[in-house]
Amino acid sequence: MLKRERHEQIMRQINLHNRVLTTDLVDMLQVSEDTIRRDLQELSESQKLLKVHGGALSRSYQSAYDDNAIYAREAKIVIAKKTISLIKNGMVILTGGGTTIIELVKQLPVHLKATFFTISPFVAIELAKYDGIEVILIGGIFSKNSKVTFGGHVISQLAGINADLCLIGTSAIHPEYGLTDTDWEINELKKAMFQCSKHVAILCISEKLDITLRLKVAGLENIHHLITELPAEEECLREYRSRGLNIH
Amino acid sequence: MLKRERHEQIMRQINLHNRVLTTDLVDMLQVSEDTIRRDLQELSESQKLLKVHGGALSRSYQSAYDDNAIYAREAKIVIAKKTISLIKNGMVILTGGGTTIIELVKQLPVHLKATFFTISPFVAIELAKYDGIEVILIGGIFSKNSKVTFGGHVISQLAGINADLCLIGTSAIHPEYGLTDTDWEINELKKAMFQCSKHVAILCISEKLDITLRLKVAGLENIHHLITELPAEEECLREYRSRGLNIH
DNA sequence: ACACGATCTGCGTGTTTATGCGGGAATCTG
DNA sequence: CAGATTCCCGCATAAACACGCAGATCGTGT
Repeated sequence: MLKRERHEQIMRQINLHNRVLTTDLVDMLQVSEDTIRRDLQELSESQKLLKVHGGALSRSYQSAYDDNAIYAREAKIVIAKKTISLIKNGMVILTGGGTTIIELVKQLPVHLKATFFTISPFVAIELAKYDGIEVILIGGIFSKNSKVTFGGHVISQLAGINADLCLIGTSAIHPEYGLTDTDWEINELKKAMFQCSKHVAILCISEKLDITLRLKVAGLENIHHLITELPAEEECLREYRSRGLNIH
Repeated sequence: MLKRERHEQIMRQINLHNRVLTTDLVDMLQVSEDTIRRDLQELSESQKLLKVHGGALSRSYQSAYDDNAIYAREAKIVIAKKTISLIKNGMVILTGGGTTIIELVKQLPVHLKATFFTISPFVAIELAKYDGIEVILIGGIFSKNSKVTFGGHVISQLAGINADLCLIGTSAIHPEYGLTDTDWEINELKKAMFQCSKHVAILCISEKLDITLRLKVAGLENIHHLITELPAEEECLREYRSRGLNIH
């Protein structure tokens, strides 16, 4: 068994189960523990997976609880500040939910006059602190997981909206496969949000770049702006720029 | 189960319910109490959650309302407990907003199966912590004062709802003049809510009894239950009972 | 063909980490 | 204040890990 083959096998397991145990790999690939350990070491160094005591985890799947981590918050504030340059007085803006969007709302200029449509109660509550902003909460079934409203009712209401800009956080983006996620209902929702907006901006911390999940939301051709905490000229964003996105 | 996985599971629970019990985690993750305790210890040290006796709490959203700042909280808890006797499995319930209703939601039985329509994002967020409850948030313009959705869009959606019970807090109630309030838009909203519900229950702390404000919402004949923190036989409730309300 | 270096692999050894258990302290609840 | 629960501390153990070394393999240049 060649090293490259092992690496592929390991990554296949990671993509399939989001986790893998060192001992299982020893058994599966018929090599010594040390070899597996060295493999995981290398894959970890090249950011392909997350090495932990006892095995390894998918890098995309760790997202859930990084939200409160300080470094991620810092990154999100940077993203928020960049995003503000897209927002002008008088705009009609449609937003999703998530901590990145919340952080954006907290950074908005105090005297902004705009209309915000949102599917997230948390975002609505935060937006309501600004006098100049009209907040419209789109109603529907409230998702216990994503903490946003969803379902057919939301989608049919979206059809009646014509927004200048759609701001949305994301779980995974990839130059080739575009936006992907894990929840079918939420995906349909995002598609509908994209359709009723003139421009779409994706807010995305860098660790979610170059990752794919199971379900496709939209190709990059439907997205106009990509906003990360990295400098726009960063190498790992090159692929995205060459596909026509505005990188901030 | 890898340590890191456990940490993610724990954080998922925290993000979902804002709280978690050590014993539940022991049961859920199938490890010893000490291990859970050590996990919580670590997550607490890295500021991911707030460790407390018996479990842990979310660090970020310790409820949008500050528990201790709620006026007459004890009274509202009494009201909540009385109200629960009106709620049965399978019901469709429509609620307004306000701290009294929030307190009610917090006291609901864990295994209740019901459908709740609400115009308050805060109430929706609180309701979402119950697995057995389906939460539907009615969308519309978000009022910066009352923290509920309102406007024509809300009223037209209410017309399509047929609820078993409408639960609503109040600013003022009087034996003769009925329910009164100060905000015309919110009044229209409450009228619409009453119309689409078979029964209406008013949750009301005693100091708001026998008071009138400028605008009339509804006469007592439209109300079926009056719930206060006082014993039902209290003298000052006699007038209300004689007008046909169920006093709790 | 052969020597050489680079890479890969497995083994032995000692270290670190993770976990469960017991007993006593601290805290909660009625 | 008394009983129950929860917490904390030290210890024991097994698993996982890091490191150095040596043998195997392979490609390359002479």
